[in-house]
Amino acid sequence: MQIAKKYFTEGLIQLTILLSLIGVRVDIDSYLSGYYSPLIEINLGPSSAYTQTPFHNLRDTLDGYSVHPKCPELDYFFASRRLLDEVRTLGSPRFPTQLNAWLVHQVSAAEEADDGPSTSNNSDTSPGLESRGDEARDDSEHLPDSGQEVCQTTSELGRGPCTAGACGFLKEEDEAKVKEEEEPAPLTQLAHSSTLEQESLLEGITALSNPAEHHPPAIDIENWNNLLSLSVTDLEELDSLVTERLSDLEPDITTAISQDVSLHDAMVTGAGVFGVTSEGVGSRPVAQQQRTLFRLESTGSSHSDASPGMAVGLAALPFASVCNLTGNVLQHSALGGCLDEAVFDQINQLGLEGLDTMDTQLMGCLEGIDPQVLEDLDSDSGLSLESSSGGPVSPGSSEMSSSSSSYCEDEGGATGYSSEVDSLPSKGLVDHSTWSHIDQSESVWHDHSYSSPAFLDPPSVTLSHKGIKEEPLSDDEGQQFDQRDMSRDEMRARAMYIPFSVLQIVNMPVEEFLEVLEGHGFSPEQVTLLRDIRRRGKNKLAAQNCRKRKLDAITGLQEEVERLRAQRDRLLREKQLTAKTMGAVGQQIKQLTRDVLARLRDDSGQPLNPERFTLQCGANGRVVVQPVRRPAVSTSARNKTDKRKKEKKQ
DNA sequence: CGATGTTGTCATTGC
DNA sequence: AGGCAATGACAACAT
Repeated sequence: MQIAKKYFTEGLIQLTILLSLIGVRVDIDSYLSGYYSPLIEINLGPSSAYTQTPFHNLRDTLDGYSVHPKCPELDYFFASRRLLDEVRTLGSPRFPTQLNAWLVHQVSAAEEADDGPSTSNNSDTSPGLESRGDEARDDSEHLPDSGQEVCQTTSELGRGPCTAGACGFLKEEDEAKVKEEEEPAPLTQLAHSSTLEQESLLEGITALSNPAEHHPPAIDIENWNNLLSLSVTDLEELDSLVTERLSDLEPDITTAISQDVSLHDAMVTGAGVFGVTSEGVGSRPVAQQQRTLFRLESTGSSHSDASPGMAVGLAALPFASVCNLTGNVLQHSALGGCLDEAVFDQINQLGLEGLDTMDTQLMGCLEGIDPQVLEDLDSDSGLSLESSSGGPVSPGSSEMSSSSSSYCEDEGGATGYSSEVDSLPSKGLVDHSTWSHIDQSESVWHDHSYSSPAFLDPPSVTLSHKGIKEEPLSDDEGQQFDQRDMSRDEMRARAMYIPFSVLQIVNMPVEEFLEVLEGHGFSPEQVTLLRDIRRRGKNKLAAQNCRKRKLDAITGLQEEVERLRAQRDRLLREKQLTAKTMGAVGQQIKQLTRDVLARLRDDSGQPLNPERFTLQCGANGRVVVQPVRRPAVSTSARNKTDKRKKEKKQ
């Protein structure tokens, strides 16, 4: 299944390239960055699962070694960067900045929040690209100042169908600033990535005729602005900066850009309307409610101050754009069934944070995907039961809303139960009554599992490995697969009426866990089960980390073997070359000696016999003729040795 | 149907 | 002393 995932990611990248060729901008980069953002947290998290990961990441990134086959996400990441870099190096004029693309994202997201998944509207009759382009044109026409002028401008800027110049720059600037503020101490690779983005930003500003490099969709920027509380003033400064840059350019271009700026501003103001992000206005009450609920139970001392919204938004928002794309395109392509785990992680985030508005959108994105394929996608998930594959239907992920944002299962080991989980005041620990109320009466968190009636009934335990896998399905399907897809511990917990998910049990700090054990009036059997679940969950992660480390070690050793083998071959070649050189030099010396001796005469006037004389070069540089020492000594020695051998035989 | 790979789990050890 | 990570070993299941 990792192959399928890889195909999907590669395919997504290729799709991005194709879309870029026709002028549609897809921000797979930010998507991947959002997906791999846990890399940043790896260094920060106290969990050993995190501390395990950096070494092979650094090795892979710094030494240029091949990516570990068991770490496909790294492969994806670097492959994506490589491919995107290749695309970007092809030349900017062919990839004009796409106002329409991100505008579609924005509009579709907002509309879908109200009207349901619009991405599937056109998918029946046209591929995603065409439908996307149509939407883009339609959207641009709806806007007051965009439209024909913009298209006319873009025809001059590049071959893209309908482009505008500056909006991408603005967004890129925003993203760069956001990344700077957001990632104070990223890993090397990500830092490099961020640097690349900033460099490209500068390039984009200074070269307007080259406007179409990598531009994250505005949806990311807008939401990141929300997430990071980036002031509108900053955006205005950016706008003014771009406007200055544009002042030297052609009037029509400037016009188009000014229109983009206005659109951008409009989007800035409309971000609150969009409001599905964690820091957004719309979701704020939800987050506060979650926090309140959390504090009802937890002392919260161990929870960090990390903003849940940030983590959620970073993961969710890139997905929104990607989902919009994949939702349309993948329905008609072989890639359609190969959604990455990260997609479902982000689905989970969306379902948590902006469920009211994003639910239908996400479902629309997933409608065209074969559930079987989705199942396959998760089938190789080591933590499929609670984490990565949990997706919107995962009880654990739903309740531990923050886990998915930071969770990257293949990322350097089993990081599913991340420290982020503990640090985020999601629904990590809720009160007994509150929990059941929320999960059963409200489907706010897309908790298909716990919201299903099956939860109250002790499930008929069918302990199969298949049952530990969870698929992102619709509500109905999710309920159908609910019991079957639960892990054994999950089912045990349900059977014992344990009001906590496995994720919660595993990830809660030990202090809180002890408080839970003591403060909920659990029976001894329940306490034992809770401890077992916690132990098994942690051990499961430990085993996954252990195996990953083992594989990394094997890979490292194999690479070392290859390196040493290459070194040995190189040294052997050098040795052979040296021997050849020495032989040639010896022959030259012999010939030179013969020539010299042939010109010399002995006392009787006869030429010196090269067999009997030789030339010796002294330390002082003088060359003297010496008689050749007969191998009498050697022969005598040989005789001696022969005698010794004979004596030994005797 | 056996080989191989994957994953979860248990037991143990050491920190 | 208890928690937990690490890891070998085993079993169940998937491929």
